[in-house]
Amino acid sequence: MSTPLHISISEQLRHQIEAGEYMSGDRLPSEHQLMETFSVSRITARQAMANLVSQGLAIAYRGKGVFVTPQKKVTYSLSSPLVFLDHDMARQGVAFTFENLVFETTPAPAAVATVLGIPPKASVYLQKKLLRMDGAAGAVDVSYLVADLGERFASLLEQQMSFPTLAKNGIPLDRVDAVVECTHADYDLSGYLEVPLGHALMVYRYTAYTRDQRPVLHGATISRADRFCYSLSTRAEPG
Amino acid sequence: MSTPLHISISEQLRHQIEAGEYMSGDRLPSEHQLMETFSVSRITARQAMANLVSQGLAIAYRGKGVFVTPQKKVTYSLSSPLVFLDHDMARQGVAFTFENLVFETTPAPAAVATVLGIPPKASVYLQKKLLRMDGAAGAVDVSYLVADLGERFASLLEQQMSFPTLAKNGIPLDRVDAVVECTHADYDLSGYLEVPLGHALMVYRYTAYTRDQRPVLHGATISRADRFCYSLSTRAEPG
DNA sequence: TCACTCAACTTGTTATAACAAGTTGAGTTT
DNA sequence: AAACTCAACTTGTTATAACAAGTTGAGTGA
Repeated sequence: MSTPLHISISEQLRHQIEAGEYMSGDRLPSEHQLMETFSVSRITARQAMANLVSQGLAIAYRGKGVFVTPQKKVTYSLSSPLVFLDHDMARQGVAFTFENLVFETTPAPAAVATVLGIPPKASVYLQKKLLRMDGAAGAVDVSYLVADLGERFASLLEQQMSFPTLAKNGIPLDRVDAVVECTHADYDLSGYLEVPLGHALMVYRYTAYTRDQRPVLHGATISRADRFCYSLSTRAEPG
Repeated sequence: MSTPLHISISEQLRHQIEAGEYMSGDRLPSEHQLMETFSVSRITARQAMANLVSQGLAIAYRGKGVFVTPQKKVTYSLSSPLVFLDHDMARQGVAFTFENLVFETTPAPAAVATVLGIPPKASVYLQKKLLRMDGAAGAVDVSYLVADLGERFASLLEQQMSFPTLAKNGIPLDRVDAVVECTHADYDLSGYLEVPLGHALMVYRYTAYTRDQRPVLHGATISRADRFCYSLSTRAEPG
């Protein structure tokens, strides 16, 4: 065998997980049990478990054990017409709440100023939110809002999501340009989102325009890849 | 300090990478150098490097060293009207090729049969492709095509991408329903896509419909998150 | 000059060892 | 019955050690 021992072990466990021998939330064998079962050292047993964790199949809790990751995903629809995140969650029976981490004015970073079409270092509202789905941390949202709208809706924005707040208060959004990408959790994000270092995260970067094509809101929603996905429908041009 | 040594070290290196002290493609200090610089054991130095790898910031090559990951992303537009992947790549100056791994008829798995609206285990064409961007592995595509179209265009499909092949040969696609999600590379995929185990991958699951609303093609494109992202534009409903 | 060998590097795998720190439940004490 | 203690588990951190395997360049030999 040229394949390393820790890979053999983690692959065997992976197959057992995928075959349903270990169900979602079940506890996997402890390091000690693996050491005896496969006659390997603790280093090898640990590495096998680390392989499962890095594949997102399991999560380890100190003092408790390693458990199969529950894979319940919530879908956010990006299709037109524009659907709001909290509405979409409610439609799927998920209790959606958010916690305000930061809400303050700040000089716009260069990239943000460019996108929003304002002078560099002009004042903008910076908001950071922790989004919870059924109480569990699901995503972090960081957004920049142009100063006039931020001031006008400050009190509302601390309690409601940005898109609906604007839409319901006379600032209907016409278009949202977005990029969906994927990244790994760094040390800070792994703390906020309660995931292991390196866990896959989805990033939804958006710029919202009002009907006069003015960019007013620019930000990113960074969500746990094991709890979030995006759906959309693309049509060919008529003809 | 309650933060572990390996985290301190990897965080310091991360900041140096983000500050530009190590540029894209640069070699990071070797394990031996880290051991001396920080007066730690090899285990700790290795774990620090593993942290960087799991965050997608670096990639290790046996015998050579650990190098800062190049972050060049290609954007695939999901906006309507429907744009084809190979066209989109060409527009961004990326040489797009693909390698046929599998092209065969097979009984449709239950989930595929349901989506395609055919009887369970009815024969379908299964195609697996390795997509290359500028020669480097970028994505794996696994798709199921209804039998009649698969038979009709077999020779073409081995050389061209599915969407354009159908569109250019009298089978225009009307709509593509899709879900974008994110996952971790398992052992097999990490081999195909030349990424470390657990590396973030984007998954684009699609179902394509012809103008008579018949589902004909169902599959998934699994791409390297460090080389791929999706863009789209969402409009509010008119009114 | 060219080709080969090989030492000196690199990361990968695996073992043994010790202690730290979080969890849990049995058992004791109040 | 309630609260406390603590042993026995769990994973996390860190050190030392040895060998395997891939890369590279200096130096040797033809």
